[in-house]
Amino acid sequence: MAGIKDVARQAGVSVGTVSNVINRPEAVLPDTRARVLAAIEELGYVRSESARQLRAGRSRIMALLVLDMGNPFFVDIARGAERTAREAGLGVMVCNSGQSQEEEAEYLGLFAEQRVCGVLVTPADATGGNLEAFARHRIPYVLVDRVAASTESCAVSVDDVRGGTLAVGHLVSAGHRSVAYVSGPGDLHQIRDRREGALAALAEAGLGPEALVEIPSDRLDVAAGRDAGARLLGLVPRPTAVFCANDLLALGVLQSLYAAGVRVPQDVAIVGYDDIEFAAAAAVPLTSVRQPAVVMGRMAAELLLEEADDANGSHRHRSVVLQPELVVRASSAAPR
Amino acid sequence: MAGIKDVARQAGVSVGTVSNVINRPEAVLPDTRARVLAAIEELGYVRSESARQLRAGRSRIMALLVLDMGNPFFVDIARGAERTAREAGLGVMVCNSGQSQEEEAEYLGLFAEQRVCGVLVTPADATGGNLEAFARHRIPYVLVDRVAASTESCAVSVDDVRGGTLAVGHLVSAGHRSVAYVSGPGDLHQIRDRREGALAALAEAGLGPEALVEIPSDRLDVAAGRDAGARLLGLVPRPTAVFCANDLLALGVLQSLYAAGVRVPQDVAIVGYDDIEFAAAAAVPLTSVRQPAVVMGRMAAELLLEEADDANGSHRHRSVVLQPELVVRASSAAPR
DNA sequence: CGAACGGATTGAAACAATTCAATCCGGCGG
DNA sequence: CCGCCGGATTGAATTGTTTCAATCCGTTCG
Repeated sequence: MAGIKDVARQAGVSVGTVSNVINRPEAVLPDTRARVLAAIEELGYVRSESARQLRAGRSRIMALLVLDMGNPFFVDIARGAERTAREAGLGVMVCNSGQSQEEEAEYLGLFAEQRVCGVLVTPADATGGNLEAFARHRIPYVLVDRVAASTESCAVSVDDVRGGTLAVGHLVSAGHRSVAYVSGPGDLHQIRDRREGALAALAEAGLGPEALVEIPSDRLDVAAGRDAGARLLGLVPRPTAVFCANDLLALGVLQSLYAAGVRVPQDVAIVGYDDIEFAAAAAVPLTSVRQPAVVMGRMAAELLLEEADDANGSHRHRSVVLQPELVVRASSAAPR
Repeated sequence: MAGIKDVARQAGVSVGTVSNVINRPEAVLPDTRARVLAAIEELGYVRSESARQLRAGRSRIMALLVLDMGNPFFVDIARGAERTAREAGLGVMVCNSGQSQEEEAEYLGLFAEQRVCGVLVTPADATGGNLEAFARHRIPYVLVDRVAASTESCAVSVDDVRGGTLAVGHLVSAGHRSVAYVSGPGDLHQIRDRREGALAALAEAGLGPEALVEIPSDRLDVAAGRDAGARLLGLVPRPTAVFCANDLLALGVLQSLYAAGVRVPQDVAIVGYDDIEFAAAAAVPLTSVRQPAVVMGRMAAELLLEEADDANGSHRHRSVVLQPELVVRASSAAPR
């Protein structure tokens, strides 16, 4: 494959001039430039990103490590991040940790080797042990959908306590007195905050924590939701409402209930979380807590760029907290 | 940041030995190895992927360029490809062309600069002009969800003509005599093949092409489906069934009809394509043509690896065609 | 007329790894 | 005792780019 030297020889100039034609064309005389461009075209020259990376010390790629791209919520985050990254001339490498700390650690190692210019990450656990280790590499990172545990990094999150309160407050005010909470892995901050918000809403209505029946789940997809739905059906007495930690779970629960002939919302009301596009198209359109996912991706990428481009050390870590919004649809209503 | 030389100095060995410790540990005496590993740990050394890439001539990243990650169908393809790639110790860089040829060209250029070891691509157009240009770089690529136009590359596809026939054959045999086809960009092969299959199914039932009413759409997402649904409502006479080029469109159409009080399937039957996870969870569970997306991703990655690892030129390009499968649910039924 | 200037171009250093021919060294056979 | 063998280690070459001090050359100013 032709290199810059071949181009230089072909055009009868030095390698420095070829480099200038590519990177600062205005600094080269028009006819020299034309000669070089002709040589580039003729030889089919493509500059090697690895060589320039080597020189620059870092790549022009931003990493995005999310829990699961099967969840449209994360796809939206990716969209937002990608847009910002491209505006800055950067590529985005999207990876799934699948909520596994081992995968997460492996990917973070990969990112360090790649000398990515930064990482946007939704940590797979609350403690963030992997990130603590990662911080040694001096590669900037921004927490996404998670509040910063320390002042070591920027973070963009949505107020999950408020989201939980919105969801369960809505159910309580519709008359429900016993609410199931289909949660996810307990080490996920989001899950805990939403529970806390739910409990706060119950407390406000004079209900104790026993009014929230937790149905744990180790994953956060539709299949896990179906499982949870089956378990919900076995509960006696059965709660009249379900708050799901995300929409995928909610859709799974909905399918389960539907299959068992339990009517939604007449028999059981459901509220999801994220307001993914498919929530509105569900069997019974899903009431959900909308998160500004695209904005979150954008902001996270912007914070990362600010930190990465910060030459004079003036960057101060910031935590941005966005507000969720309740979207009421058919799946939630008063109990019988 | 510490380099291999720093490690060598710290451990009192040469750089060659450090390299051996990392890449061929068995070729180094245990105590030397231990000393080097200690130095690596102490200095927090992380090897530079760009430097090794530069030497190796190509990166250990496989690119995947799809139309839209917002479509769960492509997410499944990505899952399959990712699994295979990781088994081979490769990373995957997932990108969206958004059906735009400009974006596609831009990304292909990026991949060439990155010297990726190969590209899995769902071309944004039928002619594949971008790929023709890309072939100059001698970077292997595999067409995904598309038959090979030439013998220049491998390809993995699903028999879309058969898929169209399955879908419309099902509708016709249920008694429908006029079917709308909510299509997508006309330069997409998949769209054309599905139409062809649809026409074949109609012909088999003695119906001419006028029985297929095309409702074109320039995108393939839920919003476009809602638009198409609105246009469908305006047709007189209104077809009694709709075949949608993918499930996102079908969900959009479903929402539109639902909002207008048109009952599915009593007034209008709907058949989608892809059988994404959300199709089963829709307002009216969607009849759809299932594509083996994960398998397609896996096979495409395998073909790519075979071509990329082929040192002695023994690789022969292959086209794999997988079979779709009709999944009947509530959204399709006999007309009134 | 010489010096200073400025724009275009050059060429070598630096980046961080891998690789391989050369070297070193201890043990063994002749 | 010498030479050879083989495994461990070394150190220099190589990869393709960017950058920057140095050079070159034509112009203008004093």
